[in-house]
Amino acid sequence: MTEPSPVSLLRPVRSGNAFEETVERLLQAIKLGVVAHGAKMPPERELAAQLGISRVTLREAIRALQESGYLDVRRGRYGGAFVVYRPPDPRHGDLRRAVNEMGPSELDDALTFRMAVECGAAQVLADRDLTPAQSATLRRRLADVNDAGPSDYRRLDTAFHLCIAELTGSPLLAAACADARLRVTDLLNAIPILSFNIQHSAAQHAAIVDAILDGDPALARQAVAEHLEGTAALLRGFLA
Amino acid sequence: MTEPSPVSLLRPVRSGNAFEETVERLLQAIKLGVVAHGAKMPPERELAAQLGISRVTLREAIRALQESGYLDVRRGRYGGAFVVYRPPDPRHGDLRRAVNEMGPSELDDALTFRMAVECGAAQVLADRDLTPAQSATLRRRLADVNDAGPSDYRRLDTAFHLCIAELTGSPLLAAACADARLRVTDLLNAIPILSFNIQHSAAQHAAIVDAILDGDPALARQAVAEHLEGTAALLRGFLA
DNA sequence: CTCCATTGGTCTGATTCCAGACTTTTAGAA
DNA sequence: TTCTAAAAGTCTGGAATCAGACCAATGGAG
Repeated sequence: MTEPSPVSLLRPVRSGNAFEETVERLLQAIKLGVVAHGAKMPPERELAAQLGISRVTLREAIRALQESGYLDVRRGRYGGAFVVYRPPDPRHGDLRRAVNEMGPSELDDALTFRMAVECGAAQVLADRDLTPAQSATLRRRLADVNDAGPSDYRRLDTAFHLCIAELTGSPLLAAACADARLRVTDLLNAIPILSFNIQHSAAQHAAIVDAILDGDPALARQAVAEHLEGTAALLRGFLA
Repeated sequence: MTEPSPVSLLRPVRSGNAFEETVERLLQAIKLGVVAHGAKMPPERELAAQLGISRVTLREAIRALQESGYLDVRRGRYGGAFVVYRPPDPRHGDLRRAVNEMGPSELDDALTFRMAVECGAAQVLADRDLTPAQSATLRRRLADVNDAGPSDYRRLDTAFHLCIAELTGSPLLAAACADARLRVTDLLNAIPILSFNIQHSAAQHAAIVDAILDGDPALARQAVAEHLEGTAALLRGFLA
């Protein structure tokens, strides 16, 4: 018998500091467009409860984001924390810089993880009988991306991808896919949105939806794999 | 444009209490056999560092496990925390009880998550060119399970499954698979180990390994799906 | 037998994080 | 104009957690 591998199940229990974690989370929610530009974040008390932290800690995080110009906080009734941030148009060199800010191993980790969980989610969903409402939601998200203007494209693309995981009804899986997406957000945001790429993606998105609605797990998995492989190859190409 | 879904990206930042989380982790490491019966856990200082918590908190967790009879702690040089726990042989009714202790939605979540990440991992791995060493490791783990006695079966089965994720080289993916496995450990431990099931599993394990080594992602994905579907169906059948 | 490296056991002060009560501001409703 | 509800802002005391220094036991090496 061989050593059964010292499985790194003894990985960190807590990711780190609650404050920093919270800032990161909120920032990602903003960058991913979970809360759109101009929209209001949930009230502090509610948000603190959702994030499982105290209001004090949440407020520190919000203040940090306010001071960095991501949020505009207004008090009084109908007040709240409003998203002010707009993703800047990527400029030449941004992508290379973004890719290299992340180490090669970290990039590889993120891309591999994303490939696995998103393919897994698509496969699982294709294996289910979707209710008409679920099918409609999926088609709706697809249409949303296709109708999106440049400023909304990333946000709706994200919503489409996460929608697949969420429709499986598994919070764990949805969280994993959200996490996977998080880890590449900054990179995706640094890729210029070219109409050629959008059309290519649109075709792939359609293929994914078709495979899922047809109940073909193998095809769904393959469609997602091909879709993600494009991005992955592009990013890996920028590694110094 | 539809609401882009209030993606629950605003899920809890911290899983809860550091102490409880740590107890849970160590317990799973013991139940999963990451640290075998009679073996020593890493020294407190080292373990605390790995888990990213303070020694104080770790010690509280260790004491809890000691008082529950899972660990035997000895001081002095060559001392340490030794695993004393042995999984009890499952008795009739244990499985039904275990399944119903977990809510139906939680069970479904865990099974769906596991299906997605393990299929994803196998697919990713099959898409890679494995080094001879990696192929050997995979074959080794397969052989280990096949040679296992009843008392070691679960542990080596776990090692085999996790090995696939770990060979992808993605810590995130490995962690996700470990997490997925954790959530069904208690259930698996309540299933009697029957020679019929073992033989069935052995054939499926072999199919998985073959598909991976052949570099056939579609087949690998399908083989894992079939393997897990068996367990999933069995467990779902016990839902009250 | 003595020494000593390694490991668990204990203590202390600082920091983070929390729960909850209370205050202030604000925009709309009455 | 006044009142009110909903929101952010403030304060306090306590619990959880940490970092690090120090103590105590133990078993092998010399």
